[in-house]
Amino acid sequence: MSNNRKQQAMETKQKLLYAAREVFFEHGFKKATIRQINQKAETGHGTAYVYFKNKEDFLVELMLETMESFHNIAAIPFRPSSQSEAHKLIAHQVEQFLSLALEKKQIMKIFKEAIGISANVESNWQHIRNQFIESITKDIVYAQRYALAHQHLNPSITARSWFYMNEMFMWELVEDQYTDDIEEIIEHMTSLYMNGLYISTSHG
Amino acid sequence: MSNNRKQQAMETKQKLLYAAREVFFEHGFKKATIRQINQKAETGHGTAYVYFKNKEDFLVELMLETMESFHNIAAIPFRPSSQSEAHKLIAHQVEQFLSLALEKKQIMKIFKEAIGISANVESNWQHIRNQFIESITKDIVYAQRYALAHQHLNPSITARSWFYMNEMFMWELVEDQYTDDIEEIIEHMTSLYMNGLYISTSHG
DNA sequence: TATGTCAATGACACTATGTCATTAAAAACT
DNA sequence: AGTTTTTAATGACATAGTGTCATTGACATA
Repeated sequence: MSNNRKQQAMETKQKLLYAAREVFFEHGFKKATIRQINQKAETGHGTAYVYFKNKEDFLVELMLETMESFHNIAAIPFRPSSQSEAHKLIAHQVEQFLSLALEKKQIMKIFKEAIGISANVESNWQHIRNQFIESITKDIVYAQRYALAHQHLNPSITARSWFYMNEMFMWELVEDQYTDDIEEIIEHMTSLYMNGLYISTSHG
Repeated sequence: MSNNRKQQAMETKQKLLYAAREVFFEHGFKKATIRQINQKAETGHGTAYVYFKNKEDFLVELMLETMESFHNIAAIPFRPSSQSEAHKLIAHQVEQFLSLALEKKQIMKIFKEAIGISANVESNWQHIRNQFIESITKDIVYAQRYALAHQHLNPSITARSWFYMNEMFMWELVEDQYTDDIEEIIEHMTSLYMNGLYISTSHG
């Protein structure tokens, strides 16, 4: 049986992946080198190239699981029958989104760094982005159909506005840029999204 | 007089800067090399290093003027005395912001690419970001004082939400990602920011 | 025991960066 | 005018990383 052979190969690959993870966490994506990964995995220089095309390839593999989780959050159903229910559902989705990012903070930090460096990684994130935007667009159409939301707003543009603000706060949290309470951010964003900043007098 | 000497040096530096610009536009920031810049400028390999520390340094210099323009837009005064005036001022600032980015589209594209690659360039952009956020925060405090805006919203969080959505649309435009009309984006964002997506019933 | 397979390897070719001693031409000095 | 000083410009060199591929050797199979 060649089962042992394949088992061995799998183990080497895992050893490399684990080493890559460590090297990325230690030095960041940019400074990490294939040399360092091979060194930490105690494999020869050529070995990394047997299993991975390049540095990006390591990260893409390391991100798979997290990507899947984001995808699941994008797919959370949205069928509110009232404003307050809508508010709860929206706040809940934001909470899931930000919590996931915080939970996977380390790898998200690396991911963010890599988005700017690797076109491959960037397109992976763009994919997640699109899933959220499409899903939010549908939610808005739903809210408009049931007269919960203003009809005059373009769902796609509105969805993008909303997602972008979420995304940027998410990166803020990942990078520890501000020290606001997450709950406060969630409530503020949701409230702004639903009611706006200005006191309503009449609509045009 | 050493004026000729300095004149000569200045010319060489300008020649290099111009060459860098061309190389960046042609190959993008990441793929561009110092070699290519020297080649295009018809200077020896060491010459680039006389005037610039590294590749980043070229871009930072090329961005100075654009940074200044962003700074000016961040500083646009905001003293509305009514909701509709606020709307106009806000829409105008957005329009200036997006128009500037479009006008400097080529260099903004390079800049965006470099933000992900160079810590130096990233901190430059973070600086612009902070200027906008601080300025918007003040605007919100002003609107709240004059009872135009809801008191319960945290100005800093709200300012960040608003700026982030602007920033992301700006990058969309720079990267030609969507084909919406700019006017439509401006109107939608401003409207969303001021009135929210949901039809107001009562506020809590 | 012999043979084929394939995981693993490291030398090699290539490309890029950044440094520095050297060059040569202009500026300053006598 | 001749000598010295300054300095802009240079390219060889040291260093470091990437990716390839012919080779190796241990294991599986006949």
